[in-house]
Amino acid sequence: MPDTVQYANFDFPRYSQTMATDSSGVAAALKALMAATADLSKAVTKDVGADVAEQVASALQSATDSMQAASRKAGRNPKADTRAEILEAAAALFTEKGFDAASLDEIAKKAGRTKGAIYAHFESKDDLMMALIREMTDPNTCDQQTLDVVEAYRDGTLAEYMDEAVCEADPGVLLSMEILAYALRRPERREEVAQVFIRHRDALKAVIAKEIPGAHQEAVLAFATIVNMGSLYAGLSPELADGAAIAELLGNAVGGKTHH
Amino acid sequence: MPDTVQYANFDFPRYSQTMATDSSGVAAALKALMAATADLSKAVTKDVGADVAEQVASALQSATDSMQAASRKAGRNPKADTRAEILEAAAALFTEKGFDAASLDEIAKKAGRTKGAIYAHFESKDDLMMALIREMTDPNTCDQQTLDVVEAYRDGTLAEYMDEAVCEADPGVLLSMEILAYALRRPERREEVAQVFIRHRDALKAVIAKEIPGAHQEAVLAFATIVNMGSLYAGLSPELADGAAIAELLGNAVGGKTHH
DNA sequence: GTCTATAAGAGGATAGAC
DNA sequence: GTCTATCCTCTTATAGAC
Repeated sequence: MPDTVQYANFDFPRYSQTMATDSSGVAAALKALMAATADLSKAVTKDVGADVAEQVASALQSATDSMQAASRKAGRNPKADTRAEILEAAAALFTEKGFDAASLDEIAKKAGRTKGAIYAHFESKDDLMMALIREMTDPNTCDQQTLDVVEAYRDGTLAEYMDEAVCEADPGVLLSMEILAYALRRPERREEVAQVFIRHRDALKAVIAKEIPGAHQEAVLAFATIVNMGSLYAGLSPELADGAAIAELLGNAVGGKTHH
Repeated sequence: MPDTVQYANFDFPRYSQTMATDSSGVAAALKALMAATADLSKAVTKDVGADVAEQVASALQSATDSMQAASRKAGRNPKADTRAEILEAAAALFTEKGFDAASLDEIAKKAGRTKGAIYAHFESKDDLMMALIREMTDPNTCDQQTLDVVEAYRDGTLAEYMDEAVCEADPGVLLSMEILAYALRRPERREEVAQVFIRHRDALKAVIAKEIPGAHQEAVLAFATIVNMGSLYAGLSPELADGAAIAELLGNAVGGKTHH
């Protein structure tokens, strides 16, 4: 398959493939159109007069603008990729260095962007943090982790699981602590952050009810407190908390039937 | 009692009372001597020739210097008061805003000093933090808190105690979390900080063994994790953890005889 | 939407007077 | 030992080109 296509007198790069396989739909098509515009401009400038080039460029720009408007109307978010990558980088750096010590330059760099891109998507550093907290719902991050813990408990392999998971301090737990501290120090944020924590708590509660029949009334709280704090202590020193100790403690606190 | 004393032709402010009642001994005397020197200098300048004043000042300066040397030789720390006040202010601000967000200017101001005073006692901000961690042993702060918790548990009043203690997020717990995060993010500090935590853990363990006969093997870990994390959750929202929930959970985890 | 450049200010640390 | 003044770097945020 040729990677260009003839149109009028110009060779057009073929973007249709990119468009077809790209998952973000309109946004990706928009991006492709803008790239095509740039390439076309170059070709025009080389082969014809500047006045013609200007007309063509202007027409394509209009097309781009209306596409953008249509995209927004359709409720799509053409910045989804960049936004997601920034959030991911922010999560990593807030975990690694803490909210205050992580700079926006570092975050942008890790996301393969610059600070300007961050401010195109978020109003401020605090807004970035709050967006991160709100979208913590992603089952690929925190939630999957806690599911694993519940399963390990049910299967009687929690001790091994913890020893393996927290040889280095569990990143998810550290981020969760960072968020907790962030909210506790900003009374005006507490309510909103609390709702996110409550939502997570209730999801975990449902899993426990399903996976651990006969679990104690406060089993959720036991998981949240013992596993989280235990991970941090274990990260500081195995002498302070090891997998066996955490598993034994959790066993007393949670009760219910396990499979070992 | 007059507040000045005649010596030669000058009126000397009477510092002996200050010296006698001041608890830091040599250091206070030294301070008083320096103040006296300053006052004497003024008087001298006013009443006699500048050359005489210079001689007197020089002599007193020598006296001050040798006193200072003697003080150091005796193993005294003349900066004890300032140092303690700086540490106290640092603890408060590290709790309130976090290590990174708390500035040395703020800390100095809260301690009634300036940044220069901090650098006279600590090499860097990190050195200040480490000193704070090492000297966390003070029974008036963290330790007293955990003792109270154990007693409340033993007396069956933990639920009420927690509800009262964590209406605002427990400052001691937040500081402890800040220190934990600080150490986890600085691998080279982990070992030393871990030793401090272990020391505290063992002290608490002894108290539990004494106060709660028949407590479970991992009772210490239960107190450390459930009460600490529970306090933070409770500080975020009572819906997330309240005194009754924490007390009930701790009861299952710890076991042993209580008095209610 | 993203980049570069820059403004504006804060923070840790040091120097020197007293 | 403490203070004042200063240095230098880093940081958040904005402006303007593309």
